[in-house]
Amino acid sequence: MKRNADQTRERLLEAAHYEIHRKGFQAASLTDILSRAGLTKGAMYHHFANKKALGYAVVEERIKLDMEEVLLRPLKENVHFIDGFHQSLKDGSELHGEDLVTLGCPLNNLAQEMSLIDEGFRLRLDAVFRWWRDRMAEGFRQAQKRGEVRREIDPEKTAIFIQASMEGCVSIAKNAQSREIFQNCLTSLSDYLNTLRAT
Amino acid sequence: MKRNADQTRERLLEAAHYEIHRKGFQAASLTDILSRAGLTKGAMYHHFANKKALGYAVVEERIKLDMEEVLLRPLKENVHFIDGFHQSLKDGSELHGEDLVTLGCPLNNLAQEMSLIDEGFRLRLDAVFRWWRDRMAEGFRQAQKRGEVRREIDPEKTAIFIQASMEGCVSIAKNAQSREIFQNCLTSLSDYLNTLRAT
Amino acid sequence: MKRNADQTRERLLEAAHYEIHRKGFQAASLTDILSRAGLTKGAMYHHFANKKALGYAVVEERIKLDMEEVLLRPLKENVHFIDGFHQSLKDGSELHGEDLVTLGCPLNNLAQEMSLIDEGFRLRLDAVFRWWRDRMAEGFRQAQKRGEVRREIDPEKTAIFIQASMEGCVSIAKNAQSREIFQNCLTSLSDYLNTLRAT
Amino acid sequence: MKRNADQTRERLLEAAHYEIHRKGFQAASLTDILSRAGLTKGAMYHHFANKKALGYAVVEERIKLDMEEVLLRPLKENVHFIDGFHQSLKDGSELHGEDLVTLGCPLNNLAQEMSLIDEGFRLRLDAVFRWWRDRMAEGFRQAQKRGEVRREIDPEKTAIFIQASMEGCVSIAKNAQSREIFQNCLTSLSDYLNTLRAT
DNA sequence: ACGTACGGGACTGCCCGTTTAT
DNA sequence: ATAAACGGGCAGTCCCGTACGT
Repeated sequence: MKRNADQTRERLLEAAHYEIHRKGFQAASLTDILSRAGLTKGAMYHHFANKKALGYAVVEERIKLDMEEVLLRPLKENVHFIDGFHQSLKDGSELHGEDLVTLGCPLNNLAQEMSLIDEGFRLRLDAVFRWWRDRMAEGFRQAQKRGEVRREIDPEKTAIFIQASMEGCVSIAKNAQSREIFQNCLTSLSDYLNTLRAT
Repeated sequence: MKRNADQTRERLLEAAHYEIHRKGFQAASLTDILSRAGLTKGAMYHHFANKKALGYAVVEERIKLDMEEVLLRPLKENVHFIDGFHQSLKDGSELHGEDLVTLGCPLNNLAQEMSLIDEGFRLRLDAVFRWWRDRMAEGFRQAQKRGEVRREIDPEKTAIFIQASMEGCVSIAKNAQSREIFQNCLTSLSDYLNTLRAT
Repeated sequence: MKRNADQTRERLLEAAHYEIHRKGFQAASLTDILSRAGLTKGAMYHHFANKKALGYAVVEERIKLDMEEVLLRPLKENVHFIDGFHQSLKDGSELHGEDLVTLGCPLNNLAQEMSLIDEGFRLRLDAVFRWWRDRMAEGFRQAQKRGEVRREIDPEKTAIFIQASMEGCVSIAKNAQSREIFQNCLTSLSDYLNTLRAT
Repeated sequence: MKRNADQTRERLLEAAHYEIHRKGFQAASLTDILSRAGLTKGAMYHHFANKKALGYAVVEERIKLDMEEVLLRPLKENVHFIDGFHQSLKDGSELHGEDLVTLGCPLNNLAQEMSLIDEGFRLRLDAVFRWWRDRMAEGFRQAQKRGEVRREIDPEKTAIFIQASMEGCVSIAKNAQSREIFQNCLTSLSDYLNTLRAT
């Protein structure tokens, strides 16, 4: 048996991410996470101070990367910003739609469950939300400069609203466990995006 | 004493609602709920089969009523639908904004936490969501007939999107614990609503 | 299932006594004690604050009684004190000899293991030792008055020495796991006792 | 560097002896022993197979030597056996009395704690006990030949009883944490020894 | 209709001994 | 010989639910 510390850590994060995404942080038992990772308490205790520290690491090292992947497209500069956004939504829906509808968004799930109970989670999750909003707002600003998006819209406010709508769509669809509702919600979101185009 | 029994039940629901709203269903301990209600286990298990049954009752008898209150305005017929909606958002923000930002939406909080874990919660919460969407969609249909809203929009899809956006705004604001973000998000939502007006 | 609190407590003490006598306090796991008692953590936690409190109770409510039983004989007044003592040693050896040799004396075992580590154990165990010594010294004093025992011996010192010898015999025999050594040691002790007779 | 390796081993034994004497074998943690020795796990596992092997070595290479030191006097042949014994008790009490009362006898402590749980300890400890008894019995035999001790006493049985009494005195005194009790017990033991003198 | 003592169960955190890589 | 990494087991905690009184 090879003892690779980094690999062990990764396996822990992976298993924790999996269980937390499905059951939430509180309902995800260490026992389940550990048995999924094929490890024991000793390994876990060596790499993380406690369950919360493991949860924090999942946010910072896994969920954040998940979000980055999803959000690359609309920022490509050689394509019209709004078109890129449409494509990004379509891609996201096709690639991750199944999980999003059945399990919800890892980021938002955790935020809803934990941000009121634990400030450590709230801050880390908020950092990801803010990073995402800032990237989006910057995209809008660039697009305004290129004349692709209407000048009068406020990039920050618009970014917030889009973020809220996206998370909202996933939330509502997840609770309904309905792919149809998810698609309908995204369609309306696309309609909204079109209202932002420069005329 | 029939009256006393009913009162006891109400106090239980009230206390449970309070604790669940603040800590989530799982983290809300029966002990805390009971001590808040000034009652003991015996009373609780006389009125409810178990903790989950109490939670279900909170959804059906409290949270649903909360939502009804909030959503009366846009359905008043003597006022333009979109204007009514704007006013409703403004009123809701002023009346419940503080709690929405600090604690989040009771309905959405529970949905995020419990719908994946417990089907009983999911169905009851989804019923409230659907009821809300249906009222909204019906409002749009009526408004279309009155010529207040553009004919080409789909009432159901639009209702879904608005619902998603509203919940999303609360979610994002809650995680940021920022009233400013909440207001900015609502502003953008209002802007969106205006794009639905018949020209 | 009858829930009898006192009975539950007794079962806990019984099982704890059994396990502690065999493995010592530290090596006796709560899990084993509980499974032997046919109970779970909840029952234990309800009756005792923690493992130590259970151990204390075993000392005060079980081991002390064990000792009392063993030490009745030499105090009967209608028989010569030294003769009674001989008989008591013989009886004790016959009744409890097996366990004493294989498992040792519950009182002394615990004293050796715990008195240095935990003051709470030391004080409770010392109380039993003192109680035992005082009874014995008193017996000697009475016997002196009756002219059965030599006047010049010091009752307290003699009691200490006899107590030490008895515990020592059990200790040595236990470590050798030898009934023969136990008997030989008791024989010498009897010889010593005879040197105390009034001439 | 052969010398260094030996030194390391000695430091390990020394530190282990110290910790085990104070806390018992089970409660003595390797971590504490190692930090006291100024060494690390690796060093320990280079010299000993595991914690138990270290404990065994402490018995065989340290505790046994401790006992030898204490028991030299009564075997000197140019002095009356009983007188030598008295002197030995007095010396032992003066030299090691403090530690004996506060910490107990290393040999007996370990025996009480471990002999029931681990046969390896029991055998090694018993070997020391037997060696000690055999030397004492031999001393009695020689003394009988020299006419210093009564002919009718059984050297083996008497050795057992004295051993038991000595360990018993230390045990009782340790649990009482009382030097006075220790002295009183030894005084009675001395009285007993005098009954063995040849008349 | 409600209070209270009691009991079952699950989970985290902790510590310790040990092994592997270096 | 070191130190990082790992396996395992146990105590303590907390919470839900039940059984009785009253």
